[in-house]
Amino acid sequence: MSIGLARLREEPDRIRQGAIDKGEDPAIVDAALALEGKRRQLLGESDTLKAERNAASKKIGEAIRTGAAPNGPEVAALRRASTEAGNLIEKIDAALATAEVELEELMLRIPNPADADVPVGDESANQVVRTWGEILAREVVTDGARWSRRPHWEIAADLKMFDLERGAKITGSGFPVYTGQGSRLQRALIDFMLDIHTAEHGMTEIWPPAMVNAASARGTGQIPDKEDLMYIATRDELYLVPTAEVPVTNLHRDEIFEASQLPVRYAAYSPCFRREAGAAGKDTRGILRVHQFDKVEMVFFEKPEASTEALEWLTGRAEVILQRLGLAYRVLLMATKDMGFVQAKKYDLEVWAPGVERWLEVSSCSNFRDYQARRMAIRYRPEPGAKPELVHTLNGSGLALARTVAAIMETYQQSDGSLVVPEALRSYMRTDRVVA
RNA sequence: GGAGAGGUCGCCUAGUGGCCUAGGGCGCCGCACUGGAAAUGCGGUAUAGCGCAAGCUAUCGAGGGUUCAAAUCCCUCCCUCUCCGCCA
Repeated sequence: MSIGLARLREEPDRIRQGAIDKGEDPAIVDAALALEGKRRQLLGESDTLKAERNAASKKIGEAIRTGAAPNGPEVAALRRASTEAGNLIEKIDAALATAEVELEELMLRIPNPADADVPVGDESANQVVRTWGEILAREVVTDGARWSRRPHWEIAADLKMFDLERGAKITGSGFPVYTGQGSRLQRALIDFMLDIHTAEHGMTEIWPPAMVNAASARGTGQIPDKEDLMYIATRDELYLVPTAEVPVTNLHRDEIFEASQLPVRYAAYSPCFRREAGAAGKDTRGILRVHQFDKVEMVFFEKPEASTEALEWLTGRAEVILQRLGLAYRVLLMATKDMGFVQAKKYDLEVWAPGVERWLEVSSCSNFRDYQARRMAIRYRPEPGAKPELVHTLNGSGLALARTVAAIMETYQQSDGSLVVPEALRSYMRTDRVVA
């Protein structure tokens, strides 16, 4: 259940249109509406019968207490009435349970309607909101000499910064081994990003488990929808996290915040594991698409009225990282059919990698509004003593490492084959240059 | 992994089949008393669903079972604590 039955009843048209805009079948909305009516009817019948049964049982207790024989005719009659109600309840509850399961399945297939300012359409409707930095050309002239920027895997091989072949040997393809200064660069980036998000952006640092249980995987919607994308330890029913979003958002599952606690803003490092099923053959060179990578993720819990602005701020905090690293990037506002099922609004950050001459997605910043919060029952009390309401959740990478590393290598490579360390990372790397 | 003890309302705790519609304490909120406060007194204080409402229903770690009736009895599982074993 993600959209909320009350909202389904109140504004079916908006939800129907939202489904159409995202390329989903709007007929599901009507089917859900019909089932919801049936559910309420059955629930009413069941509740009435339960009230009758409870009253009858109570009478039996009273009768025995006031001296009636427990096996006498008076008690037997009452018992019969209660049993009859009980049998009927059993039948109605079975029908109700079926209706609820079906309804829940339908509700899970209704997407979160996109915000009004999101462009309607597929990939081609995505909007470039802004671009930052100099988009470097592959061909360069330095001191009169022509040379071409190389892709990151060639640089890494020369400077011994990662080793894909040995990664494939010890684990499998798509599991890079970072070595020497490459390994240090990983540490440096994680440290650097967390330092900025905590010290400058005021977020609370989280170091979450890399595996979660089924309830958590269900909470953020990894199962059942995206089960193919995850590595699963079946023996223990644990799931390797595809992003820190999963454990960190689940931190507050089934919890109620006080209004004074919000916003709650986390920055979390975690390794990320993705099977990338069906993606074989795409982006196979280098570290652009791997099964294990590292990422610092930002996760926000906000009051509903603050979430629109929070998404802009969140996106800006991811941009700060790219700016400090001196990497050229652009911000895309994703169109309805390209943004995902659960997002209400989403920005993608793409960094320019001049060696492969491509924009690489390094961050995806989304506002889920109350969709995710409903699924996980994450609420807050607007006023002390008031009825709890759903919070709004947001998250965004800040940033994903592998592609950022590729962009750094390709942006900062020199004609002599060495790598200049971005200024922001020098204190972390304890050097300003990586040489062979 | 083995043995034991537990899991009840925000927290602590009572509760061993029907008077539990879950009692008490702490905390919190309101009111009274006060010049103001403390202390004291009175009242309130979970979540969800359904209903115009009065109210009804569900939830005592989770799920199943026994019963007219389950916090209470039975089964399975999860978690916490103590001790032992193993271990970075």
